Amino acid sequence: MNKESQVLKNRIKKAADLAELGANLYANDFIPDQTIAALLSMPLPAENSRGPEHLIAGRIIGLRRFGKAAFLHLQDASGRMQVYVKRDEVGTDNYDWFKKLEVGDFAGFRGSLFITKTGELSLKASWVKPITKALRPLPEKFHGLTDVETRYRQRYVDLIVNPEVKDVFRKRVEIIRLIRDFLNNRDFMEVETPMMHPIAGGATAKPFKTHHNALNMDLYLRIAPELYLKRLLVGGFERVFEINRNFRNEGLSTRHNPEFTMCEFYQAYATYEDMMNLTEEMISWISSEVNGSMQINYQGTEVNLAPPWRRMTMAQSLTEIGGIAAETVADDEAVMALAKEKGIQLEQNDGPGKARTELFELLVEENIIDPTFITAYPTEVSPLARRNAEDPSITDRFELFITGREIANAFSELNDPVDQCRRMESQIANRGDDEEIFPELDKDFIRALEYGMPPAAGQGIGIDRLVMLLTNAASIRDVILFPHLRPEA
RNA sequence: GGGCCAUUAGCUCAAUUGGCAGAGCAUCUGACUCUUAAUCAGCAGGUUCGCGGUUCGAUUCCGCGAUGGCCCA
Repeated sequence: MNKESQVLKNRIKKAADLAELGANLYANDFIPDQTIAALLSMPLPAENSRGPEHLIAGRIIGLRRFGKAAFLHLQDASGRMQVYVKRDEVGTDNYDWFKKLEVGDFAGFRGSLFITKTGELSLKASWVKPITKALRPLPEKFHGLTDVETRYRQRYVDLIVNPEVKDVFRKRVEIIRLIRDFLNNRDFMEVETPMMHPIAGGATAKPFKTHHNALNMDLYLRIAPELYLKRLLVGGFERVFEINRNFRNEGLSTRHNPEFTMCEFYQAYATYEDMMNLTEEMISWISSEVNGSMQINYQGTEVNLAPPWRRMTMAQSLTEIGGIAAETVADDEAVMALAKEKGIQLEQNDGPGKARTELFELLVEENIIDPTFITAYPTEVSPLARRNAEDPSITDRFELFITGREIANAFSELNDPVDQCRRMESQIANRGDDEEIFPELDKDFIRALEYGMPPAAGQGIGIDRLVMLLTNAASIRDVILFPHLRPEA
């Protein structure tokens, strides 16, 4: 065991002292009858009269002692308030207990409301009860905990001392609840599909592999729920959605965590155009609900989420935002040549559709600030999307970009089993050296389509990125309670 | 995967050209019955991320490694 710091030793000593005085260091028989927030909103007793007594419990987060009296701040889930503890009010024996309490400990207080000379609504304690001893000290009160690594690794400490962190995660929960409400109100049914897949499908990404011992078979953590949700369309559910984790075995960055939360929803007899309308309605409404406005500031940039949102084809965006001549964009050979000129590495089987998409990511994506639907994605990069009726080289698909980032991806679903099978086989053939991507053809999915899937549109929204946008978070780690980190050194 | 930056007391940070490793807060001892970064007096607290190297001497310079941050792919 490591040599304990002096601070820890002192706290352990205090705990022993407190136990010797007869206090239970880990009591669970104190039941508060008020939250701090509720108590703070109660009417004050009349001047010079003592109001009713209340019981509150929480963590001591600040303490100022004056010998035979002390002020402290107590924090519970609802907020924080000041408590005044005076020896003459609580009695000598109880005050001896109190003298052993310190910042970080949980304690319960009985007392009545009063206002201090400096005007702060506080509780005047008539009784103090130690509830849980904290053996480790809290970070320093003025600067708090700012070390980013410690904040992520010890999120529990971050949450104790940085109240704004709690607000971000409360807002995250609220955003997810609003998405549920929005979809439930439109007759979508929330379902749960497998997180462990025999074949990793529904997206182009490296999966995590795991193993089932009893069945002696490898399984993949899912990279997308898409193929299972479409099976449900085949089964006759016409509006389904799922909010849950996807796992991708790729790099980490301020915008990528190996596990991330995705909301996917599918609607029969709808097209990608219906999805655009639904999306702008949903996201602008959520912003109004959680931020009180459709005008938000993201990292110093004003963003207007009020519908209608700009819509343009990928080809248009390459010209209007990317500055590439329309004739070049339209010409397959010219666009391939331009991609090479820009240093884009195209694989042997990559065609002009891939080149346009890469050029889009290079020249256009980061320049889209206000919400914009980019439509008409090349069929080449859209293996699950329905071909456009007039131009089979593009699909009825869009991606939504806000502040230079992809927020959503949606399309009219391909429901022709023959075309679907051919396109999946083509993806497998063109996967290059990486056999982990598109490991094999999902024959059961093709079989499902052969039973007939109604025409439908589907969409995926990256919840973490949406929460980043709506909480003004610079890093995805600021909106994930326990972001993935390497093992502690 | 590549580049840059960071890592020093529980927390937040200093340390001159390579020359005794410091401060504030927290802790500890004492005083203090309306403070809120309480105040006052005093004490204590270090594997300077790790392993090597250069040097009379390394927190400082060099190499390798670890973790994190930012940027790029």
